[in-house]
Amino acid sequence: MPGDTAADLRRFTRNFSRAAGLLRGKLYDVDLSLTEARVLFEIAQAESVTADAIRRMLDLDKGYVSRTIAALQKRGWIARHVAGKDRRARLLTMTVEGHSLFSRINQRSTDEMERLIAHLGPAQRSQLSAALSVVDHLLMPGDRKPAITIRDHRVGDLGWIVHRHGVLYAEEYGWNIAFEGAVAEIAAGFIKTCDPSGERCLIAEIDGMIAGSATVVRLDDATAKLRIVYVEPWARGFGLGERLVSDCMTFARDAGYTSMKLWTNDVLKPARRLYERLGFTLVESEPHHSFGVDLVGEIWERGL
Amino acid sequence: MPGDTAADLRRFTRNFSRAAGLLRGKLYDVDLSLTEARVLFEIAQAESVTADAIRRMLDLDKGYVSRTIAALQKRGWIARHVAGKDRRARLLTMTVEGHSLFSRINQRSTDEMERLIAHLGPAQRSQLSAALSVVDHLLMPGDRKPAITIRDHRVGDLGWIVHRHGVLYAEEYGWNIAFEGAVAEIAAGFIKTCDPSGERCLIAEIDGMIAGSATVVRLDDATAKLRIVYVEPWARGFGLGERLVSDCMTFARDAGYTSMKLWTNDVLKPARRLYERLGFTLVESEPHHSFGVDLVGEIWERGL
DNA sequence: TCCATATAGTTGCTTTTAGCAACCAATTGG
DNA sequence: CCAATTGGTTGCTAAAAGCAACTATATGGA
Repeated sequence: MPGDTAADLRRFTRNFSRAAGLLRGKLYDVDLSLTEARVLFEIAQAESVTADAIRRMLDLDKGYVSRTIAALQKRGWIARHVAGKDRRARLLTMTVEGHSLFSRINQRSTDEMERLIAHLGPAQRSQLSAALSVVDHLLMPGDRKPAITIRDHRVGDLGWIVHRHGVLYAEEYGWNIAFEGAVAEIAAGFIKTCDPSGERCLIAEIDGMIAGSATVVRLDDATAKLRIVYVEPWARGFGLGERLVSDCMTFARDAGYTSMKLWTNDVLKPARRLYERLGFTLVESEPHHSFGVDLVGEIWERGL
Repeated sequence: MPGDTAADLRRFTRNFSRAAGLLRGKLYDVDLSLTEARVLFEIAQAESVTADAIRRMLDLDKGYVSRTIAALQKRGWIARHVAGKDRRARLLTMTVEGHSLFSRINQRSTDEMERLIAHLGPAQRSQLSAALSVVDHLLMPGDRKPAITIRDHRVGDLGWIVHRHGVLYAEEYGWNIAFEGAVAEIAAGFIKTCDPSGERCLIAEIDGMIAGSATVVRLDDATAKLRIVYVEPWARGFGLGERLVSDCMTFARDAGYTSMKLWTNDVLKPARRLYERLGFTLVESEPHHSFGVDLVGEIWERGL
């Protein structure tokens, strides 16, 4: 019972804000209030933005924003130009001094973070980065468009795939640990006998987090076999599955195979739809009892 | 190249505080300033605390704290008693109304967090919890004593173990992916043929995160074999390895084995020290080339 | 076309938040 | 037993931030 995630998050928020010094009101080097710094940040980020946009983004009173902006301008960090179109609005841009100040603040802030993680070794740092990215994604989806990459597997990926298959299929379909064992066997076999000229494991990443995978292995000289295709629930809807499988098909075609087969089960509806869409056809179907449940295994195939 | 962790942390801090609404000055349900809420929180946590302690914890002006406390008392949420010993200091305690208010605030805050994660499924939630816990541990070590538990494996654990072995041994010793394959094979075998009366996989958790594991399998009727023992770098120094292995020894003894063997490599110094400490002796040693490096394999044994 | 309404921004005024400094009262260490 | 320290209170002030009234421009119908 790992407990309630909302409560975890609340506890984390409290600890984290204390640790990261979020509640400190001043940047103690530069004479800027927190709000001034936030406004400056928005201007720096947006490159060119109106006061009202800042008001909306930071949820502040417009009078206060107006004054803050006036102060920043007076100190020479930002400039106001009347926008060509709407002569009420002023576009805010940073001056050279503003940029220099901003990068100084950035540097100082990064230094402070560096101090916070000074005691961590490189392995722990990358663990931290990964964890931050996980939290980031789960908490703020769609904040920015996700960077999708497809790459070859590397150390750790196959184990991760085994782990995720075990967990996901248990959650979604109630399969027992035998399925995880089966995937582990496939992974072990793939690592041991992988022939890069005709076999390959592709990993899809979204912003550095593994979001899915697909593997091609040799069945015989003419036939490639597609195995352990999956997409994380949080990564569905980006067309990742399609991309992974079609990349596998391209690889298989280039490797000289003339057809591709795969084994799946009838309960995996989204997967079946995917294969249908990509031109696979059901060639064989047989009931079996595996992974603690009754299933109908299916073999699908298509020419390359 | 995942880039600079300090910068990641900074970016995260900014996004997170916006998402979690940390910069909002008010609890908008109750008429409490953020500082009042923090003071109330400290009093609720500590059960009985002095104003000066709060001042130190929250790093506030003592005059301000004094006024804040007076206001909280006036509103009937806290009470001040002169402590028996020092008649200057007043111990602050919550009243019944204070507790009720506090739990209402807590509830609301948890609700808000719940809203933040409303779109997440159970798998993602546990992923989030785990990631938060990682960040928590890495950033605020020793804040509170970690809750260590040892439990049997469940779905997903073996895959996780494969993953972590692959990554850790690559990082720490430069072993290649063949090692991950070997662990995957062990995991697959364990799942397939595990006999619970004489075989077992123990998982150590620290605050719900997997921190290490150890597995006992049957070598022959008299001999148990210890396999894939590991402890996460961030979890070292808690005596976890010792606890895992000695739990395995206890299990093996109870299962009727009379001795325990294990295979390791001479480069794994901390592991060797652990086995020595627990009464194992080196019985065999042989050079081999595996996992991309030259190694000396060792078999250790002890009676049970 | 023109006017009611909305929007971007400014300014005067006020409240809230928080710190400083002087102070009182109890405590403690020579 | 008294000087220095500590826990806490209070008066005063400064900064932070919101409210409301205002100007100037823009816009969407009748």
